[in-house]
Amino acid sequence: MNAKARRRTLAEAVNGRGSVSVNELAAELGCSEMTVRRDLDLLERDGVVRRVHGSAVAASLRAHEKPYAVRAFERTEAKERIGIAVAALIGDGETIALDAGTTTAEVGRALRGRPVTVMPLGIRTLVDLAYDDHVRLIAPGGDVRVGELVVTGDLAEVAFERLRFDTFVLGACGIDEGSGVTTHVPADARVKRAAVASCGRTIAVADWSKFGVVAFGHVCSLSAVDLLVTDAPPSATAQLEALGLTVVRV
Amino acid sequence: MNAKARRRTLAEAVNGRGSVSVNELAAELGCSEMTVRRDLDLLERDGVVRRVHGSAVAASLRAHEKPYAVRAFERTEAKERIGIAVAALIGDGETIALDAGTTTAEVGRALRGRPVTVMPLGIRTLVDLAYDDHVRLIAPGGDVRVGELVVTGDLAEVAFERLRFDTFVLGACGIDEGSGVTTHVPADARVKRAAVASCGRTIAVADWSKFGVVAFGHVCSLSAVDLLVTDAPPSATAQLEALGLTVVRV
DNA sequence: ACGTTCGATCATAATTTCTGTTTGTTCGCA
DNA sequence: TGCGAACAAACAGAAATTATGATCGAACGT
Repeated sequence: MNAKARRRTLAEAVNGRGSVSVNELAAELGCSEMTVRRDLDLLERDGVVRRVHGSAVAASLRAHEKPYAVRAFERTEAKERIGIAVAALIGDGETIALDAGTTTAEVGRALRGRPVTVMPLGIRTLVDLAYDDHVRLIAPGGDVRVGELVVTGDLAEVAFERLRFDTFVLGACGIDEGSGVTTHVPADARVKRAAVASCGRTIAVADWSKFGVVAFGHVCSLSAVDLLVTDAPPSATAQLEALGLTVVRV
Repeated sequence: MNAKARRRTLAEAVNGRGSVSVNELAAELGCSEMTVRRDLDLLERDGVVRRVHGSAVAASLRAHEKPYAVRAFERTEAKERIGIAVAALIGDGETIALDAGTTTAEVGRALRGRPVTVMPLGIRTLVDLAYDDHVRLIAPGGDVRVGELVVTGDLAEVAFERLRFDTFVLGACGIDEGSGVTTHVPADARVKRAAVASCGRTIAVADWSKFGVVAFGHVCSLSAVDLLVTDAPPSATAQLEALGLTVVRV
């Protein structure tokens, strides 16, 4: 399990400092340069860093959205708690549309073994739940965006025309008092908007790091959200609650 | 790699003889009973065998459709050849609907790296192609049938209303002169029929073992198929060719 | 109630994955 | 074009993972 920890340290060093040389990394981690190179190759394949001759640079220097593999390592504990809390809010027999993303993936995990109907917008969660005997799974149609493995487009919206889910679990790239819920990719925003409009209630999930962030694509205003589940402290959620939003803190 | 071989032998012994006791299997395979039990547990989880106290019985004694894990080990070499042949029939830039099944899964594998648009009806192939940079992937909507991981239902048919694929690669449980193309699950037959009707051309794939088989659900007559790719010998395909079906032998 | 089968646990064995060294090649810079 | 650093491939030893068989108390079926 040391290899994983090392790669994580490595990713943090590179993305934290922007650019670090291979021999520098090897010295810091106390391993050979060959190992660093191999690790960097792996991380590059996952889009976490970028290689240049002699060193590695952060992949997300100016990127709007960090790659999934990067986000999957961030704030994992908070996301897990949020996932469990959302699952607790969902009753047996409910039908649920589950947004794509690292936080909603935790919701999917927490729903395993529950007698519910789930349509995940992310392929990863679809596969996660595929072998579960209790969950009734519905696949969403649509274009699969590589990397994220999220479905978008016309076909994805059709599902929300045809099916009326009880609950939509909405993931967000940004939650802001003024701009409401936003996401990096406008095409995703379209699908999310269709979901919010079609589903009975919308539960938004967002860890604290999303607060005050305004991303490119606007999804909906906060008034369209019925419930926000987050790990943010009272001081951060007070403003939102003042706007009438119900907040569940984990 | 010995463990896999042993499990395969074990599966063949059980499914071949219908029922074998644990100690008998342990003696035959030259390993401990504990190992046999563990193997049987794994095979049972995959639906290959069924456990009873003291022995294992074939899971598919009277089952209409063998589980995916069983079929995946059968006639693999023929399926692979068929997959490559079908991929060769498909031009760059084409849009393809890809049926679920073990044979069509090979077609998907053979399409990796090709600049084509693919919508696989099976989740396994969807995931197989998910990390391919060249293939443009479209996910089909619909209910996910556990075990097979194939999508069915209304939503799956919607995709064929909205999108016009150049080619449908049709997998079959049975190919028969009189009954045409048949499949075990009627719900699947509905989707396949919608696909045949919507796509520009239909390429059917079927290894020799499917010949003369008539399954429960009727998909279409042979006249609806433009091309049949198979490993069957000329003697087996002569009748079909006499009916006007174009056959590609691999 | 009896003998058999089972599943959990553990120590050992087999296998896979990981890692550092070596070697020769490629790359970037002057 | 030539130099030094960075690189990739190959290999061998190390580390981690997985598979295996033995043992024992519990569960099972007759």
